[in-house]
Amino acid sequence: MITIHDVAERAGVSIATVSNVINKTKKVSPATASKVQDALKELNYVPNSMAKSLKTNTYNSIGVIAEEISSFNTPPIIDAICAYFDLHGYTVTLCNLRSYSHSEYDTALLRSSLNLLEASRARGIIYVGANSGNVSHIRHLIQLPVVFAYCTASPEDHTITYDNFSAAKMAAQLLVRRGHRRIGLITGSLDQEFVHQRIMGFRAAMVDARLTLPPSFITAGDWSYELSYEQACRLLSMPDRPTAIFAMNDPMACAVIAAAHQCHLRIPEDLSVIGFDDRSCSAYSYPSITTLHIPLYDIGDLAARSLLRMLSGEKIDMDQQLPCSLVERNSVGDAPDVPNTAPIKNAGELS
Amino acid sequence: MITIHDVAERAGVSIATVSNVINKTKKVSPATASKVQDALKELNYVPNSMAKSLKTNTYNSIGVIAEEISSFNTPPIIDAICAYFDLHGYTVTLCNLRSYSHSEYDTALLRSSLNLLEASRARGIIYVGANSGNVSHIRHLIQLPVVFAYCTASPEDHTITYDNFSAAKMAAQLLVRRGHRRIGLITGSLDQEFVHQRIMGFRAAMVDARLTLPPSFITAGDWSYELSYEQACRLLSMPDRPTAIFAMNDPMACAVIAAAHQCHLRIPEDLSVIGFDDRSCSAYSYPSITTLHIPLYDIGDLAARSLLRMLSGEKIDMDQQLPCSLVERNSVGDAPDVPNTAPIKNAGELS
DNA sequence: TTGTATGCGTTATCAC
DNA sequence: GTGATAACGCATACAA
Repeated sequence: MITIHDVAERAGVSIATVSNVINKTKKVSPATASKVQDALKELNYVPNSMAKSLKTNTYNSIGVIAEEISSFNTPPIIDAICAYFDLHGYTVTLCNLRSYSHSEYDTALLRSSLNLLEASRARGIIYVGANSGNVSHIRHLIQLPVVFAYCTASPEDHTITYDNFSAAKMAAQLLVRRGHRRIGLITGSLDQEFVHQRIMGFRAAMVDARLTLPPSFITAGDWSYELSYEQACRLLSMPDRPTAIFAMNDPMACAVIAAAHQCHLRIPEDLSVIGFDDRSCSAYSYPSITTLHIPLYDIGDLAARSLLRMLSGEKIDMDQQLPCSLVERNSVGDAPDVPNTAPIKNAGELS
Repeated sequence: MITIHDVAERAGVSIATVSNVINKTKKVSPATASKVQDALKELNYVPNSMAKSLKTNTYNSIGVIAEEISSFNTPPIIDAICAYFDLHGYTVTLCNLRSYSHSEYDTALLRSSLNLLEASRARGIIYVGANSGNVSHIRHLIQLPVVFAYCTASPEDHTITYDNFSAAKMAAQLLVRRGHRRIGLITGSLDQEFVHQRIMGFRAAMVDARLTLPPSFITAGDWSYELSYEQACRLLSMPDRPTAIFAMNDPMACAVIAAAHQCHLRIPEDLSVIGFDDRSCSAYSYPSITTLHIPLYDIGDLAARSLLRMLSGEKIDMDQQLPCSLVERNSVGDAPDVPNTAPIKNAGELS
């Protein structure tokens, strides 16, 4: 590799002069400056940023720890992070925890990632969750300044999430506005707190509309297509079946659509369905699914922005929540007049 | 930040001794060793890997340049790359070109990413394409050892791709096996070479089966859902319509399904459809879509493996192609007996 | 077994 | 305006 000494020799000057023309840190006569510039080009010199960091004690990399890069939420967040740090001259080092590959949270992998990041003198870390869950159990392992994106931690941590309550409320309100009075709910795993926030948002809209939510209409899912399919079949075969179903993610909403097909229910004429996440499957489904868009890119952008402000000593809000937005497509329609007389066959048979 | 001097002082030894116990490079008496270990713990010392790299002239980071991290193919590839390099003690620096955000290829962003990588003495680069296309136009910008994943470059470059010809052939063969004789094809953009490879694979299967592919049955798409929908409507309203359609990606296959619904054609009873990519929308569609799985994780893994072997001087194959695999789901059935009498209505109306 | 001293590629301080 | 030279944190050859 070619060093500053090489170009100094080539240009017939000292390394100090070379350094000065590169960094414009002192006045250099035009004549010598151009000699140096020539040598720079000819030798194709690229400064060793590690030596520079070592000398100046200014490190400019940040670490991104992703719980699962293949989760739908992660790429847009990382995208935004990269865009922001590119602009600000930081290098991003990526670590993937691959939490979907392990039955339980792999602390060892996190530890080694953290070690790597500390050894390379990362200024700070953005921890990108994969399921909006709480990660306070691993919080103590992280020494570096950190902001948590798409997950929650302790109250004294910087977290960037989205407003689950309002989003779920919007979903229910849309359904109510379309005349639905019997609305089913297929939730995600109840052991995650944000699921309860969504339930509360949903309930709030129902209360506002003076509607009741029969206990049998709220079914606990586990985010999976398969379980959602079963539950939708159960919901749809009830004597007073719901005329609309809110599923807490898009794959589960797709399962509702499949179940509706099995029950010979048309969407949205006989049954309305609304999803969550705005994943691509919601756009490509037939009919396309009305859903809630999570501002993933904005979450990443705000996380990056917040980390940099933290590092420069600014005070920032600990818990920042971004609003979701309703993406209206074709799976929600007006409530049918006599919904419970719709034909129900084969409910329970998987396609 | 705490340095080796701090721990040496704390332990009452020299920095050489500290270095020796850390790296086990020389024998150290148990007594002093434990003193050092204690100091290490107490001070929470973590070595500065930059200083180490500088001294030993051994750099251990590799760069990943992604054309578009939000493209469906990229996360699994990066996942594999991270997994492999984690294991081998390399740090991965991520750069995202965000090519979907720019009307044309942003050379400036690539240049600056390359500069950053060279400055930080990355050993090599994995370039992750976003659309299997050819990237030889930017090849000359890259000085570092590089392997191209999910894209093609020049013959003298290391590329890891997948076998388009065989994959398309498998798709057609499945359809043929199910008795289809009139098979429609909705292609991707014809300006990409691999699309032609797929067409050739498709044709090869047709020829093997002594079937002809009427020119009107092959329609040039642009990968988009919208155009595919229109083309599927056109295909399905032909007097002797195809009984099966092969769309070159899953979103386009979803569009075919939507068009079939509009034409009151049942899938797979009246029409079979097969997609490509095995994206999540194919699994969540109703009916779920038979498609071709691209071994993305394996592509990333092989790319990482190949780069490391390159760096250690081994000779590796320049162009490595991995096979795709058929994922059979519910959108392909036996050819209908009298397909061209199926009712066709509203063809052309977008849902 | 342990310590001293040198240099990796920079920047920065200080003479000249 | 320019050039020696020290120092950043570390590994290591060599001296003790």
